[in-house]
Amino acid sequence: MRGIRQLAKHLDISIGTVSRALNGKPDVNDETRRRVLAAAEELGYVANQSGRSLRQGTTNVIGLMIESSKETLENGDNFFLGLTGGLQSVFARHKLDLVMLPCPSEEDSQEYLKRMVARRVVDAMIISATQRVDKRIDFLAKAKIPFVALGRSASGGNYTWIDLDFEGVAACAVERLISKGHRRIAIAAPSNDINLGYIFVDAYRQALERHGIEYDPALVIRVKSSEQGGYQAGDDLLGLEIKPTAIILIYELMAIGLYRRLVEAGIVPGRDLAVIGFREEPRARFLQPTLTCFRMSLRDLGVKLAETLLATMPAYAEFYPKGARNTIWPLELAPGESDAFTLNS
Amino acid sequence: MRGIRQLAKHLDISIGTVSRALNGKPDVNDETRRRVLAAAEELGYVANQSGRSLRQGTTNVIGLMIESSKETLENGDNFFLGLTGGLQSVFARHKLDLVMLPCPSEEDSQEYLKRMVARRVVDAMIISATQRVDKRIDFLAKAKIPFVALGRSASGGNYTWIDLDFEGVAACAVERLISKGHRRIAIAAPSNDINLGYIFVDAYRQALERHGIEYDPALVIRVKSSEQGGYQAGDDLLGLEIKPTAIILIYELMAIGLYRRLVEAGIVPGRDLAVIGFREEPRARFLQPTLTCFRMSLRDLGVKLAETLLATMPAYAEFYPKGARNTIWPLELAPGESDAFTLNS
DNA sequence: TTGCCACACCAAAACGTTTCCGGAAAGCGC
DNA sequence: GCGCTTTCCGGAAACGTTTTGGTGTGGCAA
Repeated sequence: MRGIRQLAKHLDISIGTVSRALNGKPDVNDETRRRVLAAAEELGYVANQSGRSLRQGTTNVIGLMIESSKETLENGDNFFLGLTGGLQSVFARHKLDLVMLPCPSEEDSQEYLKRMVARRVVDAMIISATQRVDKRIDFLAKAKIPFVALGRSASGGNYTWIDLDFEGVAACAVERLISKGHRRIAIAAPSNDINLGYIFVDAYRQALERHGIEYDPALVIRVKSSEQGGYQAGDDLLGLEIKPTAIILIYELMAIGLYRRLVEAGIVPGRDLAVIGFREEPRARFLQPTLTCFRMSLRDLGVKLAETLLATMPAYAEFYPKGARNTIWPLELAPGESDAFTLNS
Repeated sequence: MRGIRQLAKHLDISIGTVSRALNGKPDVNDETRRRVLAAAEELGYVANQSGRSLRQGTTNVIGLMIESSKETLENGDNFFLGLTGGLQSVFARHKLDLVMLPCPSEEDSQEYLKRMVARRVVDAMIISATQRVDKRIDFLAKAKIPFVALGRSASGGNYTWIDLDFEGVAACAVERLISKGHRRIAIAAPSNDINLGYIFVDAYRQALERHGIEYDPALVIRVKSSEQGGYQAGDDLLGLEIKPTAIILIYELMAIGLYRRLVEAGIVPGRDLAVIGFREEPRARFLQPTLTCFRMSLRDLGVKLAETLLATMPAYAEFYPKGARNTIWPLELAPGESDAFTLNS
């Protein structure tokens, strides 16, 4: 099938009418519409996206930008794939398609984004791994491209974002440990400039201070958010003069390396040191003792992301009443054995 | 910047000349070209992709189709992300962009593919997880869309594919085990219709028979390609009347579950049962004892995939001399402790 | 009858780009 | 000076679609 023109000729109808029939526009007789739809189905006609995009100035494609940093690659990450299910279930209702745009690790992420946007390959963007100061946000705002950020920047300013409830998680973890008698609680945070690290440590600090425990910077261990990072964290922890009795990990992946380092040192997690991880990671499920951690549904988060994004787009706003611009996404505590160690005795 | 027209007007040059200047076509004075490039840079002009695609009939986008099956999601998988690095490094040379197209698990993969292709959103496709009989291949061939399949179908027929060297891996694993005295070697293969399962088991069978060991179907354990599948495989293995002394796993992920089941049964991997895994998986790196397995560079595989694909596209064929249509990708043995168990004593 | 309106459709313009074709200007050999 | 080629550029068509404005038909009320 060569195009709408052929289809129109085949039906002996003008192309305008065919177009309106296919797109569910008014001003077309029911019988005519039926015929058009039937013929399109039969001949396997599907509208050429380029032509449509050119005319409408819209591509009907939403981009999910992915950082394929070395760290992400090493770790492997089902995070984005987990999101796609929820995203697509919402987008499908509006005949929108999702594409994942992996930013090459060699290319500057802002340059990449700029290229994708300037080429008009997507109508809107979802960005993630928000930096403390993230130039992508200014760029998208200035270019008037609808977007939602997964993760807030330091300013937290005037744009749409969804972020995980780091405050809640940190508070919950800290209080749980305190209730077991721990006073000297370490935290393993990421060493790069991603903002969630700062938020998490801040929340940890506040939770401590609420319970009258002095914040000790020495207990904040900055390492890579990876298995290796966890091992390194174990190393750093063992090097401390006064050893902590508990540790909170900002990425569960760290638990794998941490466990290994602990075992090497003859320390049994859960018995000699309480460990709490942050985000449930399939890869951490096998750990012995099982890791106490915080869970969430990636699919549900995807749905929320999609709905939030569409709410910012004029064409779809009617379906998604404008709620709050920013959402804090809750997580659920999943108790395990790794924080069984208690000092109350 | 509104379009090439504005740019042309600003330079007081015709749009045709501007277009030629930007695209590196001849028939443009060096000085003029310089001015155009400078102005484009200054005004931030980037060609609208829709207009270009419409005119050229080409999108300059390559799609990497991803199955986001429940299994993939549960497992988490950095496989595709690992591929993107290599793919993009090649595509970038030709100003091609890569998009990952995650097929919603609710949608039939062929329907999804058909939609993406009919819409002309990509010029070419990379498909993966090839089924034994894969309708996508016929469809793409008939639609004359350049594509390369990662994984061959049962027919192995008349299309371009790249596949891992299952024969080599299976033979190497079997021989390694035989040389340690094992005669009763089990294999854990996937239970779905993905073709690599069949290829792998066939190769395993042939390797056995080459060494005069009778093939016993009871030793082929079909389970899900996941951690749970590995646990199940352990279960099945323990239920066998005559226990095998070694097992080959088609996915390393299985090793996690298998180890757990073995430990539960008081069996120590590597001491009481030899275990060899197939594809190196970051998540399996922490296992104790370390897993003997086969490695490959995902990045290199991505490069090969990209080059193979471009070789099939007339517009790029000149850069990539037409080699063999099909490639068997080698893997490297990475010895670990899990197959230390030997019967030679 | 006349006027009005709703309905269903057609013709044409527009979206932004690339590419084909023709032609002006300049250079060159004779 | 003449014919030829080369160099460079402008004009216009074309890609496939949506959308706007216009048109003819028939029904209905005045």
